[in-house]
Amino acid sequence: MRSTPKRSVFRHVADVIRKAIADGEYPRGSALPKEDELADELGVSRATVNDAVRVLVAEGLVRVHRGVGMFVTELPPIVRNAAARYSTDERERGRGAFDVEVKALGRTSRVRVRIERVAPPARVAEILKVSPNEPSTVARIRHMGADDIPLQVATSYIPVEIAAGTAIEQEDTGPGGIISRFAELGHKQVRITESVTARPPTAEEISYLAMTEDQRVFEIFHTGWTAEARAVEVCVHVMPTHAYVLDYEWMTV
Amino acid sequence: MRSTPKRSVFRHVADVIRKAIADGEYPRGSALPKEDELADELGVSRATVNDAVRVLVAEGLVRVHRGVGMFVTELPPIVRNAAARYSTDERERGRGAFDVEVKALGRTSRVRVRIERVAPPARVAEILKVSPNEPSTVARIRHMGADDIPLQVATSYIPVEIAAGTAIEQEDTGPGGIISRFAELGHKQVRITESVTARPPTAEEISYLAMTEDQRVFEIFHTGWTAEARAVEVCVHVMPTHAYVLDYEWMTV
DNA sequence: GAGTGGTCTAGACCACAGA
DNA sequence: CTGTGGTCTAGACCACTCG
Repeated sequence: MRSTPKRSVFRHVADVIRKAIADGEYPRGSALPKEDELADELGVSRATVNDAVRVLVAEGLVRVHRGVGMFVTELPPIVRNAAARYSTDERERGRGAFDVEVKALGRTSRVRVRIERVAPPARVAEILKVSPNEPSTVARIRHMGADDIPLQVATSYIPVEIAAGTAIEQEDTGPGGIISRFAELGHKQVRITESVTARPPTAEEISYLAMTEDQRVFEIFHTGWTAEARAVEVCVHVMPTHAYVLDYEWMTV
Repeated sequence: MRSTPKRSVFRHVADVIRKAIADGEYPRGSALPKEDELADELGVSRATVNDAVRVLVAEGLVRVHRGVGMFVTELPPIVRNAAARYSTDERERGRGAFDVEVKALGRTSRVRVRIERVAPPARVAEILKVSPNEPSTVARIRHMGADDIPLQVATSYIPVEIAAGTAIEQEDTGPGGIISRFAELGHKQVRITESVTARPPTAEEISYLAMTEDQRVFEIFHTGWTAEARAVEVCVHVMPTHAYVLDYEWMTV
């Protein structure tokens, strides 16, 4: 094949399918031909088609229902605006930031909240200056999605000392959300830091977020600081990289 | 094998090698055994070992020199602090932010700068409000690395109208860097926005950054805004996800 | 040319979903 | 039970590096 200069066959097959999707031949949500058919059409073995599909799945462009078929991913990326999420202004307009982001895609947000008292991960314990060996934090574990598509798991850790008996321990944190509660409790968050990495998902995340091992998640390590430079909340956000664009904004000093 | 509940063999092999690396059996920079040897030792086919290695390479944990061997990646991730990079404070201390970040790893930074007048990409043209069809911008293309390890390609686009004949068109932009030149020219950047995605590298990036198709890059779309809300600089940063941690910081409003 | 990794095929078997 | 994708093997061939 003169048209494949140095590119391996399976990557070429991936290119062909990717282009067909981009050209609208297979619209969002539609099924791709079976592996056997693609193998025949393209004159390669099924194993090679499988390799090609693995590439597309890793990119988040294709989703596979084992035993059923292969489908084009239905959802475009969500834009997460970090600064706006925490601005007092936006928050007071009503629902949460995630809800707004999902609505922007014409979908309905689904959020499931679980609250526990837990021993925090070592890194969290260190930042919050609490014990990693006792249930020294309240964890708010949120599973978020658009309709039936899981999109994010976010776990907030708050020192029990601060959260005990307050609305922070309730599912519904009330108007203005958790940030407003912190302010009322004398722990107004004035400075935010976030640390972003891209890494393979854990087994748990693969299951919750309907991912494969070849895909990647953003892990956002979010910390809220008071004027006294005390860390009062750490939130770990995990979401598929292919489902998100992360926006940041700040003023220069 | 009772020890592999549902996990496929090649992922299990990847786990074994990953653990051996984590345990220090193969230190940073050292060679792994040949695929044949690993296949023999573990009682699997070479193709399966190859699949496993592909997983580790995608994670950035292993690097392959074709025809030579497989090696453990030598460099831990670099921390890029977005806010500090652009704070007047830090910049005036001397060398650039990248230099500081690389020194933190005990390495020497290498930067190669190329300056051209180019027609900007459509998205850049739109933000800067210049023509995408003429050489309406000065492009500062920087290839950065630590010693001989390539780490980042950053391309700044500045409207010719602003940059023409100034130090911005020079390789060495002088004390305080390009940001100081903008200020002197009456285009002080007071607000920064960054948009982060993780995506497969382009063919060019694979070559420049010594990557494989299965790895991912962060693409940071950086824009500098003046007090008059005019975008005066767009910089596109591209770096391997496994080589970077992205830090952000801002004050709540 | 020898050695190493990268890919491909054919065929086989397994896992999972749905009729 | 059938059909779909996921993986594995053995063997083959190719590409790249180094001596």
